[in-house]
Amino acid sequence: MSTPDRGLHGRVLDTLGPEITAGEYPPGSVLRTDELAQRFDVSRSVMREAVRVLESMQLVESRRRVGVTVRPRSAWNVYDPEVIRWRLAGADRPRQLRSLTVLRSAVEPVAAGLAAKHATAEQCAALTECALGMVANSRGHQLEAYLVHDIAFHRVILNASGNEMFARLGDVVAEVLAGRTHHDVMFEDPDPAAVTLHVQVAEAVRAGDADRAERLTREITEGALQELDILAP
Amino acid sequence: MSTPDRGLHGRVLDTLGPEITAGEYPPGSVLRTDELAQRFDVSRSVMREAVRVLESMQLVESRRRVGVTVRPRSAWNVYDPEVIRWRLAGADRPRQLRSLTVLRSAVEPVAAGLAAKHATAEQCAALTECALGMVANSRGHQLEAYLVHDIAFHRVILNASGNEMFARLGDVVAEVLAGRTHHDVMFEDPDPAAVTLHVQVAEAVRAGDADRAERLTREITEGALQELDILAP
DNA sequence: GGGTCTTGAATTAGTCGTACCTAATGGGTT
DNA sequence: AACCCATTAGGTACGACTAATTCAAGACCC
Repeated sequence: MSTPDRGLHGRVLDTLGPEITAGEYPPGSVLRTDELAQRFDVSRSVMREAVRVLESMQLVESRRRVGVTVRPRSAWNVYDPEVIRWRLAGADRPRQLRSLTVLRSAVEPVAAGLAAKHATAEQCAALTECALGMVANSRGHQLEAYLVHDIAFHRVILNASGNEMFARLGDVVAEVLAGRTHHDVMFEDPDPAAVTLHVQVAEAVRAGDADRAERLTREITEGALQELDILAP
Repeated sequence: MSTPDRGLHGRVLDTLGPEITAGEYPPGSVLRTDELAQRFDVSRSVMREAVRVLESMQLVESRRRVGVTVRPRSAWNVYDPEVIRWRLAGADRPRQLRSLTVLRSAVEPVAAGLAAKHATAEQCAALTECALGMVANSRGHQLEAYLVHDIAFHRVILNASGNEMFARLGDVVAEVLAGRTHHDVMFEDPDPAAVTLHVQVAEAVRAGDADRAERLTREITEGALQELDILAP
């Protein structure tokens, strides 16, 4: 999807990464480079490159005479998009989804407030367009079209905040929203109240009303949190 | 500091990483693996491992027949602790410090609210202890001792929130706080109002008053933001 | 003549295999 | 208990080959 071909070492990571993040190797487990190279039928050089990447993600630690040991969750670079994708694809999905939704509830309201102050005319226009798209697809089980606009909406907000750390969470929010539509329950049309809130946020940002934009966005993310509690109390 | 010896490839990263994040190579610049290997006097294998790590941080992109091209800032994994350290150490420091402080202002209040609900007795005790330590060192230019307790305080809050994404920001907050004391202006004793707020947050968490803990922490982070505006408007 | 398409040579990263070095470990000796 | 040494697995280096992609020269069509 995001990185189609990173060479052989990427192919290795595509299976080894998810295995580790899924907890198949408990913390402290030791993997031998040679064995892994054999298992994936690649040279040691390629395997070493893969290990280096896992190491930079703090998933493993490589030590002489002992091997490649799996590190505890608490050490993982949980903000690495690759790690997030792996965890979302595996058994850790519910836990990960909850963590990310809580993160959203902290970040997005503040981002919306900043967006109200910093958004350009183009960004305001894009925001309104997204909100209208959401309205247009809010009825009649057009979930996919709705999702596209929903993702775009939140992405614009995060970008318009003018903060690079917020902007970088665009992909994360996209994953969470997509996950909610695709994997979790969302058979019905989206909550009309949520749709309205998005429209109002677009208005507030356009009007430069930071407080209002923040408050309204907080209502949106609160809704997302409550949704989680309903699914898994 | 954090990773003393990662081998030769780590040595290479220690100088190449900061160079890239400092913007010494503008986006689109091409680096050749062979030239880099020569420059750092390492084998191609080692240089390749280093490039793989930079690639996983989205700092560069490696393509055949073209070389290793530097990616635009917008692509960087700005949450990677390594990248954050590099940027804080270089010319990008002010920009990075501002981004991180804004991030703090979004995350910490919510984390404090959650901490009020989830903190264990040990965590409450640690929190109170930290707050007392801050009070004890708030006068008489004992900035270092104050800093230690300040960092510990915020770390406990983030951990006690029970959210792994928040917990992982402990190091970031520590860097920001340390930076404020060491590099930026902070000749005088800390603001008494801030000290009081920390004590009150500890109380609120202990009492399980989430709203109050969140509001008070928001005051703390607002203060940090205003501090930035005073330094660089 | 201007423009497009084809082809092939040059270039650079990708992969592999081997040989050797280094350090941490664990056991055996004094 | 202190020390030493063989073992082991990662660390580094090098050389050969592969494969993809760019770029330019030449053929071709309008």
